[in-house]
Amino acid sequence: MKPPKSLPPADTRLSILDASEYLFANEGYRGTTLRAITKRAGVNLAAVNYHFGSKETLLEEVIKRRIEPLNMERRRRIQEVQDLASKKGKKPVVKSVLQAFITPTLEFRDSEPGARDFITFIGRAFADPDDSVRKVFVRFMHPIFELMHRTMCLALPDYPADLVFWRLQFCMGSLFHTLHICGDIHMDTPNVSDLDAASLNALIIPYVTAGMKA
Amino acid sequence: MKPPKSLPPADTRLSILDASEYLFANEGYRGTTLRAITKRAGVNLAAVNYHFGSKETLLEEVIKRRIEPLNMERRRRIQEVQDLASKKGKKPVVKSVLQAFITPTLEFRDSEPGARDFITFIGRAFADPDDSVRKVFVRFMHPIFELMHRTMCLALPDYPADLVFWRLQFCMGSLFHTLHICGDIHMDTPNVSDLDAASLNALIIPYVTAGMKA
DNA sequence: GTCTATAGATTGATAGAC
DNA sequence: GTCTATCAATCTATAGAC
Repeated sequence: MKPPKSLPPADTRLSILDASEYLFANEGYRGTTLRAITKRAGVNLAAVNYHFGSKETLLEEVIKRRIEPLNMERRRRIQEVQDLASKKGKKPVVKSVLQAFITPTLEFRDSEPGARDFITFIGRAFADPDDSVRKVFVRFMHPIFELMHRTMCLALPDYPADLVFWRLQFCMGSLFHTLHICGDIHMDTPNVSDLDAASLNALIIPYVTAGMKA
Repeated sequence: MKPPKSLPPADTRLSILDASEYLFANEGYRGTTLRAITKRAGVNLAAVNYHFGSKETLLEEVIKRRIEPLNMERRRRIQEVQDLASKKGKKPVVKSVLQAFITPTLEFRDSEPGARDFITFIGRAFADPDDSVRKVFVRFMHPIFELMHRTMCLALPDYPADLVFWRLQFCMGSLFHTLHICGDIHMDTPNVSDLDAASLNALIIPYVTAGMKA
C-alpha cells in the first residue's frame, strides 16, 4: 500500500469522459450541459474546453473510446465465422453471423463499469434528433455493417442483396430498441431493466435468426 | 371564387401545429425553438404561448392530433382479427395480428401531408433523450400495446406471456427503426427514403411474422 | 388575436490570474 | 493545468400597446 498523498489524483480527462458518457446516454447530447458534466466529474467548468476543445470534440472522444474495441471484437468474430465456413467449403451459418455481431454487444454491456451507459447511448444514437450524434455513430458503424452485409449475403446466396440489407436493418432495430429500453433509468418499465447479457442474448437470437431466414 | 380578401386567413393554430410537427420530427423537441416554429409557421413568436400556453403543451397537442385517429384504426383492426377468429372458434393468426398494427402505421404515413413527419417522429420518439417526449408517447401507446400483447397471447397460447412481450418489443424495434431511417432528411442513406407504404409492408411483415413464431 | 419589447435564466466558450 | 469571472448568444415566457 502506498502512503496516502493528499487527494487521489483522479485523471481529469478520464473523469470528464465517464461523466459525459453517463449524461449523454441518459439525458442526450443536447440535454447535457458542460456544467452538468463538470459538476458530475468533480472538475472545473473550463476543464472541458481545455482538454477537449469543444463539446462536439468531447462527443467524438466519448464514442471513439468504447466503439473501437467493441468493433474490433465484432470484426474478429465475423471474420472467424467466415473463415471457418470457407475452410470447410460451406456457407456461413445465419445464426452464427448474427451472434458474431449481437453477442459481443450484449457482453460488452456487462464487461466494465460505464460500458452499460455507452450501450444505452448506442441504443438511442441512430434515432437521435441531433445530427452530430447520428453522424459520428454512422461513421464508426458503417464499415462493420458493410462487413455484416457481405457476410450475410454469403450465408444466404439465394436472397437478393437488397432484401438482406433490409432484414439486417430490422435486426439492428430490434437490438437498438432492446438496448435503450433496458437502459432507461427514467421510465418505470417493470421486468425490463433487470435482464443480464445472457438472458437478452437467449431472447433475441432465435427471433432475429428466424426473421432473417423467413 | 371568392374575391381575394387581403391575405389568406391561414389558421394560426393549425400553422403552428404543422410547423412543430415537421421540426420536432427532424430536429427533435429540444432542438426545436419557438422561434424556429413561429418563423416556419409565418406567425408571431408570442402566438405559441397565446394558443398553447407552453412548449410542452404544444408537444402534447402535436402528438394527440395524429395518434388518436391512428390508434383508433389500429384498435379497430386488432379487434376485427380477434372477433373473426373467435367467431370461427379458432386462434387469431399471428401474421394478421401484426398486420393489424403495422399496416395502418405505414398507410397513415402516405395518407396526408404532414403525416409522414409525424411517423418519423414516432420512429424516434421511444429513443428520445428527452423524458417529456417519451412519456407522452408511452402514455398514448401503452393501452394499444397491451391490447396487442393480449391478442398475440391468444394467437400463441403455448408461448409464455413474457416471451410474447419481448418478441413484440423486437417487432416494435424493427418498425420504429424503419420509420426513422426512412424519414431521415439529413442522412445520405441511398435507396432507403424512397420506398412507399406497400413496399415497406411487404418487406417487414414476413420478417416479424417469422421472428414472432420462431 | 396579433404585435413589440424585454425580462430572466441558461448556454458554450474564453480571457487572464495563479 | 486549474481556477474565477464573464462575455455574447440563445432560450422560454410574459407584459402591455394596439
